[in-house]
Amino acid sequence: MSPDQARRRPPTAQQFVLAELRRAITSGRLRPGAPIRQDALAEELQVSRVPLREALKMLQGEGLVAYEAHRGYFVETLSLDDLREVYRIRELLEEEAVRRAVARLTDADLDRLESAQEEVERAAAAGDVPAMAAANRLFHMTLFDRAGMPRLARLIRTLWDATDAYRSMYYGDPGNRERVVKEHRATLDALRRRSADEAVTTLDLHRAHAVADLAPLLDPAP
Amino acid sequence: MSPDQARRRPPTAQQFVLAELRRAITSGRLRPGAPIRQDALAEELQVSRVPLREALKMLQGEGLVAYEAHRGYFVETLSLDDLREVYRIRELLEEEAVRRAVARLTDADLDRLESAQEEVERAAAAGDVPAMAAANRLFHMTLFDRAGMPRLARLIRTLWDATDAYRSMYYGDPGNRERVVKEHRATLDALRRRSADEAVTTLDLHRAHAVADLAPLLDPAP
DNA sequence: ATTTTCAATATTGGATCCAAAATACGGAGG
DNA sequence: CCTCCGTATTTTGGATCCAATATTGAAAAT
Repeated sequence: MSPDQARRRPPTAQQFVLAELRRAITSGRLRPGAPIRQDALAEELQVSRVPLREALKMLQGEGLVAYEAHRGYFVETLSLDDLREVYRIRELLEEEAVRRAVARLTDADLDRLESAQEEVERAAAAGDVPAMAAANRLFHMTLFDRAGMPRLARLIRTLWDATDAYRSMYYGDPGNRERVVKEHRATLDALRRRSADEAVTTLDLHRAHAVADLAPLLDPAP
Repeated sequence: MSPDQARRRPPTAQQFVLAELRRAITSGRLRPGAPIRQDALAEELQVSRVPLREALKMLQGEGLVAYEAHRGYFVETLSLDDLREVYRIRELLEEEAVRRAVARLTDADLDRLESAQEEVERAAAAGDVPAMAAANRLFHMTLFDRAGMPRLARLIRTLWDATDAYRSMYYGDPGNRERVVKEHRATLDALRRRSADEAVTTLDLHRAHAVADLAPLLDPAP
């Protein structure tokens, strides 16, 4: 019997490019609305335009970049309405994910959530915004992955990433960081008690606060 | 003032390829699980592999094809669990879409739904499976588009298309076609009465029947 | 001053070519 | 007969080159 069934494949340039682009966009280094110049980016990443374009096509499908034929790719901009819509859809999907996850949560899962949360707290205290964003994402996705619905988890992940460029602004404020920490604690407590209802409620509040705080940062109708 | 604000752009090969590929997969001409040979397909479509690969990357994002590095693209296969998951997610999203749509439905919208339904009935009676699939899709999407949530509508559309290869089998049976027609009628009646609850219920039933009938056609755990 | 035209430039779209990896094949050995 | 191993072939991944389109800028006309 072969030692690893799913054989390790050599990394491809497009995977590297995809990861780099994602970081550049979600971190805000590429600003919303900015055109993406393929030649410049390709040179910066030391690859040709082919894998870059393939990565862009993926990001287009995920809604991170917009595409116009013969004009190229642009970092997607979200209107306030768009933001509200994304969060509303997440509300629908995450409720399902949380309910399923709670029914299957093991103590080991709770330990993983606890350590993710500790990392969130560490990053929040240190004011390390990128680390906080990463840890926060890990916390939520660890939970959602436990639902045993991979497509649902992937959809939530995609919606999550679609607002990452704005999330970074949100974490810039220490007060917001503190509140995120507190709300995670409330969710984690509910999960420990296996209370799906409470977990859903705390997460809904969590999201509502985020929308309320992000709203003023966005143009009313671009 | 210019006559058309959004200027018509020349069509790109990748758009053509994307549409062709979608048809080939959803119609079942490319069977689930089949490898997609880029050279052969490119030659058949009279384009180079570059636009083909970009189209494949989009379809990968939509879940119509699976990708393995250095092995290429394959038409996505759905297990029974996958199918159930897709339909469950649709249930969540479509409920929201229907409720919002009902609140905004105009008489003109109802007329459009009526004519879409008439086309479904014509195709069903004639046993024209592709026409029925197209008309059926139009009926549902016309409704969902009225929700005024473009991202939600796009998600539903994507989930819908992900099972199209199997839907064609389903429509092969005259009895199934008849039932679809009846269930659409029930939904349309509910919409005319502006009863969101009933519309949601009839659509839930509609979906449940489809899953029940498709289940035997799928491998239990591929 | 404003608008229009038209050439020059920049940028994207697509085709071809080469490199790298996986698969298929065939022979040697058990 | 089956397994293992090495080579040939096929297929994908990526780079480069050329064509098509959009953008920019300056000159000319109103």
